[in-house]
Order: sequence, then C-alpha cells, then structure tokens
Amino acid sequence: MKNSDVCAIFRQMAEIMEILGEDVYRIRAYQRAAQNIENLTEDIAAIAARGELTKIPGIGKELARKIEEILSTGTLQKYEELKKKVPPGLVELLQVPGVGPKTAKMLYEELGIESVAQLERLAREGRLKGLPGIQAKTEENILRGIGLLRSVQERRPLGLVLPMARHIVALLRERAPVSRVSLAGSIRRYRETVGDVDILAGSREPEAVMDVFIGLPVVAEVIAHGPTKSSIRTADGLQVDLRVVPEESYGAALCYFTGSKAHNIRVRELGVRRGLKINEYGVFRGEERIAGATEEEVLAAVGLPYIPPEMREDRGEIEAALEGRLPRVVDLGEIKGDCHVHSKYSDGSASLEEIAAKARRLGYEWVVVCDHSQSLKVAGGLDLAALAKKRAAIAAFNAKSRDVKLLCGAEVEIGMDGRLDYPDEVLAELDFVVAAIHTGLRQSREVQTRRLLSAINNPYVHAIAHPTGRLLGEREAYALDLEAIFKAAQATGTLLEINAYYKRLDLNDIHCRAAAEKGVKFAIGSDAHLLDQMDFLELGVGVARRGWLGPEQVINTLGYRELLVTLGRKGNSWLNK
DNA sequence: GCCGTTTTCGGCCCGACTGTTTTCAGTCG
Repeated sequence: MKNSDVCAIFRQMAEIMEILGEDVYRIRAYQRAAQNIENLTEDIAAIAARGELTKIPGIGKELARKIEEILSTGTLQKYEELKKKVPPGLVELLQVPGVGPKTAKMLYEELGIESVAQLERLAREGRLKGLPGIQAKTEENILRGIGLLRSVQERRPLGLVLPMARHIVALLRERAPVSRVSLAGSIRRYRETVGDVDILAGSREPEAVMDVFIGLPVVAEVIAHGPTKSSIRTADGLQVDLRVVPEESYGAALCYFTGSKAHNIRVRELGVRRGLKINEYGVFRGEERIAGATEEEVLAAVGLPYIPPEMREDRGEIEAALEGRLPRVVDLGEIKGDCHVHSKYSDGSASLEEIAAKARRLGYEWVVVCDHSQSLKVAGGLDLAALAKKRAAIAAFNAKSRDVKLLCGAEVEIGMDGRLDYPDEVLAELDFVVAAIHTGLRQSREVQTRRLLSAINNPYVHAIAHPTGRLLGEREAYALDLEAIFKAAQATGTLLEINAYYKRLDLNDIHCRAAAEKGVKFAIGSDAHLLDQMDFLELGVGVARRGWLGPEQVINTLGYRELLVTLGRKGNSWLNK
C-alpha cells in the first residue's frame, strides 16, 4: 500500500459521507488526514512500523487505527460499508462543477440518478426543472458543467498556463484602472499543474476593472460577473478568476488568494487563538483592522515571518516558521547557469553561440551543453568522433567568450545492465556527465534501481537526469527504490537533477525534500531542445523552493570557477558534504 | 474525527456569487 492508496480511501470516504450528510467536521478530518498523508516525504508504512502515525498532524487514535487496518488488509471495513450505502456513480456526480453533495443526493432521491451519463440525458430532456431549487438556469448550468468535465477536466501543466496568465496580467496593467496586479493561487505557489488562473488586483474602481476584464480579447465566455469577483474562460477552456480589493487590503487578499487552502486555514486558526479574524480584507480585532496592506504585515499579526508562496502548503512551514527554523530557499536571481541544454550537435535546435547569447540574456555565467550519447540514435546521439568535434568547438568558443562559458556535457544512456554508453576514459574528459534512462522504462523496480545505482557509483557521473522518468499527464514514474537512490547519491556526491522541462519537473517537490533531508544536492536543468525552452529553468527553481532547498543545496548557484573546481572532485567535495 | 496559552468537552476559517428564493442555501475557492 502506498501513501496515495491510503489517501484515496480517505478522500472517497469523505465524499460518500458528504452525500450522506454526515457531520461536516468529521468529513473535514478525513480530508485533512488525506492531504497530510499525501504530503508526507516518507512511506507511511515505515511511520506505522515505528508506531508514530499519531505524530502526523490530523491523525488521531482512530485514524491511526484505520491506517493500520488499511496497511494490513489492503482496505477498511468502514470504507466497504460506506460504499454499500451509496451507488458508486453518485460520487461521480460530485465531479460536475455546480453539483455538490446536496444536489447529488437530491437528484438520486427524486429521479434515481446515479451516473453523469444519466444526469446528462435527463437534463437534455428537460426533466430536472421543477425539482427543489432547480429551474431552467440550473439545468443549463449542469449541462455546461458536464461538457466542461468532459473537455478540460485535467489540470494543465504550469509551464503551459504561465505565458497566458502573464499575458492577461499585462493586459490588465495596461488597460484597467489598477494600482497593482499579481498572479495568485497555485500559479504563484508554482504547483506543477494548474486548475485555473487566479489574479488579484488593487483598485478604487473595482467595477471598472471588472468591465475591462470581461471585455479582454482573450475572453471566450463569462462564467461569473460581480462587482469585485469575476470568472472568464479563454478559447482553449482555461478558467481565469479575477478578484479586486482596495489597496489597504492588498496584502491580506494576496495571502488569501495565494493559499493553499490548507495553509490559509492554519493561519486563520492562529488568528482565532489571538482573538483575531483574518479574511481577504485584513486582520481584524473586533471591528478594527490591524493589518492588511502587505503580506508581511498580515503574517506578522499572527506571529509568523514572511513565508515564500511556494512553501505555503501546510507541509510543516507554519510550525517551522513559529519555531524560527524556516529555511531560506533558493531564489531565481541566484541562478548562475543551466545544467542541461541540448544543442544542434544532437537533437537540439540551437548553436553554441545562440545558447550562450540566450544565457547572457538570462544573466547566467555558464551553461552545460548536454547532447545525447551514441546509442540514442533517434535523438541524434553523438558517436565518439562527433563528441570530440563538439569538445573542440566548445573549447574554441570559450577561448573567445569573455562572459558566458559553456561546459561540455553529455546526457549518457544507462543501458539495461547499468553500463554507460561511453567508456570511462571518454566520460573522464567531459566537464559534466548526466546519466539518464530513456529506454527500457518498464523494467522491474529492482532492475531500474540497479541501473541507476550503477550510474551513481560511476566516478565520472556528476548527475542523474530526470530520476523518476515521469511525464505529467502522460507517463507514471517508473518503479524505483528512491530511498536507496538518495542514500547512494549522498554517499558518492552524485547530484540529482531537477529537470525543469514543463512535462517532467522530475524530481518533484516532495521527492526533493526527502532527498535533501538525506543530504543530497541538486542540479537544475531546463533540458531545453529549443532556445526558448531555457526559460523553463524557472519552473525547476519553483520545484526547488517547494522542496525547501536553500542556495547551498543547488549547484546552479555556483559561479563558473567554483563550479569547475567542484565538478572535478566528485566524492570529495561540496557535493556530498 | 481531531485537538488543547479558553483543555478531555465543545469547539472546529471565511466570504463572494448564483439561482432560487422573499431572506437564503448551495457551491466554490
């Protein structure tokens, strides 16, 4: 049983209990437990084995017992009983936007509806009208909700949403009477996927801002339009919410709309204990507003320092902040280079000069030019002759370049038996060796782990590229013993990559944090094949910040000279200190 | 079901918008 299995059972139980109309606080307890289990950096079975389940926030005696039952039997008696009380399709109805537990229950009791397909048919026939609280408009909304569910149900990768989100912010800045505009929500927290775009604006003329917003050229549909809050949908189905508050509330609103929801609840609870009410307009003692203009001010009112948005997930940041041990996380401005960029030599599209020029625009000192190795023929992998040519070209470039330097790297294939695609004496000549698995993705956990360990133990391998192989929305991570990988990486001073390509983000935030706790260090690489993709490095920094990594844990913060010295001494240096 | 500088019972975060209602319930974030 994995953490996600336990989590799924608790989530489904909460949904069933919602339909049954059970105590909302009990339901919330299950949801909170599920979320905290999802956020664990450790295997829950290991925690259970130590008898420390109740140390997990939101897990008391009763839920600990239930977790143990799930771990030993694979399911839960109470879960099985709950499932019998509600037809399986009914829970599915909750997925339809606009249909909540009350409506789902009513639809079932009045018309026997127990699937989305059935709901859609009856709505089309106009048979929902006349039910309690349902008239023509609600019927239309349900049909639209079902359509939406079918089309854009999935959360989208952050990297695909960010450009449009920034475009809309820029348009608002230019055309609406706003003093400030920012992205908020999961985008500001750099979550790897995004459900919708949240934007916050400060203005004295909220209604005028709303009118501009719903009239923007990117708007395909207006979902809601109020004086301070509106939602629209773009042509490709992306929902964008805009909220407008007065300037003096901007900080409070930014906290509120950045979330996460779980983090906000914790902050407001701290407020309640101090006799304060916190909402999007400020921090209040009785009627009096005591804070609200800036985020720092709001957090300070409940005794907290500033917490970076990426850490606001209720994954222990509140406790750490209260105890004064919140780490300072790495900042995009501290990044001095990109550890993984492809060039024309293999399957990239850019020349060395173009890569260096782009790096200069990004304010870097260096870039590792990594091309594929010889066996990866589909990606133009370099044979030994081509590799030698590339090395010479990079040396010639560096001799001329006064600012940006290029490192000669390779993304070397790890074979099925763990052997690398270039001989050791060739690897030894390279500045930066990244080892990767691109073939044989369906091997067993043992085989995959052994392949990676053998690469990690090679004295010439500096980093493991995209260690788990997952592709967002396309491919699961391959089976791996990550504990063993982390331990070996630390012991040998091998970096683990945070691959910043928008579909990979691999390692992810939770794995990063678990690895960092074991003393592992990281290399962030954009894996760019097109020049513009070097911008994705920002997403990798987002992952690092979500994983609580400081600048000293990320090799990208080293200057060129320091980097060369460090790379030359694997196993005896900064890398595994 | 959890949890405790208001402790082992009695609380548990907060507000906007919509559609249906004449004052609010449901849903969402």
